[in-house]
Amino acid sequence: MVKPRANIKDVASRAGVHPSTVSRVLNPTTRSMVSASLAQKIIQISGELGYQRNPLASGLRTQKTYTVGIVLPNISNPVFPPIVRSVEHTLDAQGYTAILADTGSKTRNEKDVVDNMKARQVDGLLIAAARRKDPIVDECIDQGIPLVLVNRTVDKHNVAAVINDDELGIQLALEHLTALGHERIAYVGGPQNTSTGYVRYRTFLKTAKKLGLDVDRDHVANARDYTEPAGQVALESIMAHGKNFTAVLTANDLLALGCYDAMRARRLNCPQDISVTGFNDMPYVDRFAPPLTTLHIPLDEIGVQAALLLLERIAEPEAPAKQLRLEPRLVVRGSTAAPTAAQLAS
Amino acid sequence: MVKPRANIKDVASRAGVHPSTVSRVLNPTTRSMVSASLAQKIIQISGELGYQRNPLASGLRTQKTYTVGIVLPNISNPVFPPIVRSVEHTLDAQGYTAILADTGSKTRNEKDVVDNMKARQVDGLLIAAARRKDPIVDECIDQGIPLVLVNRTVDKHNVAAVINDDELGIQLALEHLTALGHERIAYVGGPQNTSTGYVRYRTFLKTAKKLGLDVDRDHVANARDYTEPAGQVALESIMAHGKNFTAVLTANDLLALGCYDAMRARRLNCPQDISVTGFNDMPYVDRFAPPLTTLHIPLDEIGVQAALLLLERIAEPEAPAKQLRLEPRLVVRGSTAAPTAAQLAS
DNA sequence: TGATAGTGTGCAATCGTTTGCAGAGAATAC
DNA sequence: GTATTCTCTGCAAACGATTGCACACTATCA
Repeated sequence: MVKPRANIKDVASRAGVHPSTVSRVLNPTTRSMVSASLAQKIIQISGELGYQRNPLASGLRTQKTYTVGIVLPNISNPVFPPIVRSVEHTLDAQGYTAILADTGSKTRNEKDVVDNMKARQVDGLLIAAARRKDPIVDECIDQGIPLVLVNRTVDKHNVAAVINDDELGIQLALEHLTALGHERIAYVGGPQNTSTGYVRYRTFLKTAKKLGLDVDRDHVANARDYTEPAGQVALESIMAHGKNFTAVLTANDLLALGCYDAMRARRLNCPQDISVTGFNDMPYVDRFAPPLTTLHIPLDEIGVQAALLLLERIAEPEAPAKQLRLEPRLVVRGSTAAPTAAQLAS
Repeated sequence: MVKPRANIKDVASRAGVHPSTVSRVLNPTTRSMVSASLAQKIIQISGELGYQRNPLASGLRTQKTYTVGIVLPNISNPVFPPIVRSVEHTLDAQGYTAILADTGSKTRNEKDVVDNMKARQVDGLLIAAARRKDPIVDECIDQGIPLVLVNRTVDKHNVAAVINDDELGIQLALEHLTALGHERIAYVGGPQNTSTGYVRYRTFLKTAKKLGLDVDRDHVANARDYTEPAGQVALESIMAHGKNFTAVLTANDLLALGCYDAMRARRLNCPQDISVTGFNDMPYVDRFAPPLTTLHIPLDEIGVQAALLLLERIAEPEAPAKQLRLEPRLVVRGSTAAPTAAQLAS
């Protein structure tokens, strides 16, 4: 049951050289220091012995672990798996390995999670769980740890991020609904301590004004978090004030699903009684009953770009922080329709 | 931009002791070697300095990294996120950190992924991507690396695993269909090089025989992999032989979705024209059109048990390998119904 | 009081790499 | 033929922790 991994000394003694020479050969940067023929021989032997560099030892010495941390609020939110996947693949192609942490549990402190990752000397951090004011993000920046935010950003704008054009998205959705003929439109938003929740909410109000809709404050509710139950509660609270609206625009697909639930509980049909829009176009929403009209965002692309941006920052930590803003695209499906005469008359 | 983490020497010199003493104090096993008062003082100082053990250095010396690798075939398969989540939480509670790898890409070799994890000295491995004959699994066992398989197992049974009672599941589904009155039932299975694909297929044939159904070989197809397109192709190939069956039992929810697609392409309705059952009860299948009748498996529980089992094996690598088999539960939804008179007559 | 056992701490080697420095030898210049 | 530069390789000290061993000291006992 022994597993004697070959180490650099084994390779060295077998090649009749000093370990340092082997190290130099195996390190692209320093390979040119060693004569070609010797290098050749060492590579050969290293291959025969199946030598693999020990990342612990190497990381200890160089302070570089080729490891990055991914911090998610909840990996069960279907938006994240495709992002994680493309992040992981992109990182892997560059020799980096991903450490994963899901902070979405009460028993667990996001700070501890990040501290653990720092202790493990990650070369960089990818955070999808940022809040608008986030001490953890601040701390990372202070400590100079390469950092990229995904999906959500913070109020300060000195931090690298890959996000969506939330304003555009909400505008598209609202214009879609008004184009269908809706005039009384409710809004179910997300937590206001997240950038997405905040921006989408502000944009809804602003755009509604611009379009000349008068928004009843009773028709607006922001959910505690981006979950179905929270969405359901939000729409129910709106309905408690009477339901003289013909459509509800939501800030997130899960909230939209919660709205489906709230409507079903009242035996209302979508879209006949109320049209619903979502945001994210997360996997499988096209198969729901009814298929959800929503804003498509390029999840794979987000992952790839975020990973690349992070690698860039790892290479040049002092470079100014870039923000990438990707454009969402409206996908019209079965959950939205023109209001019926009866609805308009009500 | 310096980040001078306190190390053990800093704590030692501040406390006026030797680093080894600090090490002993901070290590539960050896704490009793140090006098209580001194230990107290060291803990105090270590707290003030915000000292955190450097896992690289510690791992290098002790050969223990408190890290485990999770290998998935495709994290975008909705079955996995809940499992990953509960695994990660369970591990974290014991001080372990998860490294994630998704092998579902052509450009990437599963062996390389596992080799990388071994090189990183993971204390154990959780593999959800095993095939029935899997040299990688064999290798891990040979090398004595603690290993737990999830969801799928291998043919040899000397390996720890948390899986479902696939036989029971298929029996339940088939009995459900026959109880509804179906007699001509098609089967869309999974890849035969996975334990789930193989067992479910064999069980379907066996149970059908026992129930006195005569299974037309043209009504059986095994998909290349557990994906919607593969499921669609499989059902289409069955339909090409004529569609004189009233229900299709599938080995997996994604395959069932593929069947939905194949049916939609032919303008067939589920369940009016054909009933469909799935397997896994992955998140959101209850919201599909129609909601899928399927076998519920306790995803969270699987994750927790797998993590605990792995920790157990890490603690006692030589103990005999346990297999845990969890019972699936049939969840009847809208995709199955009694065949119509017309169907029976056809 | 001196031998003996027991307790608590320090010393130094070690885990596997990397890298600044030194020096041996070859190549070039004069 | 000597001085100088270059090229290549080895040496040894890190990186930050852990741990077997030695030893100083106190407590116990005869």
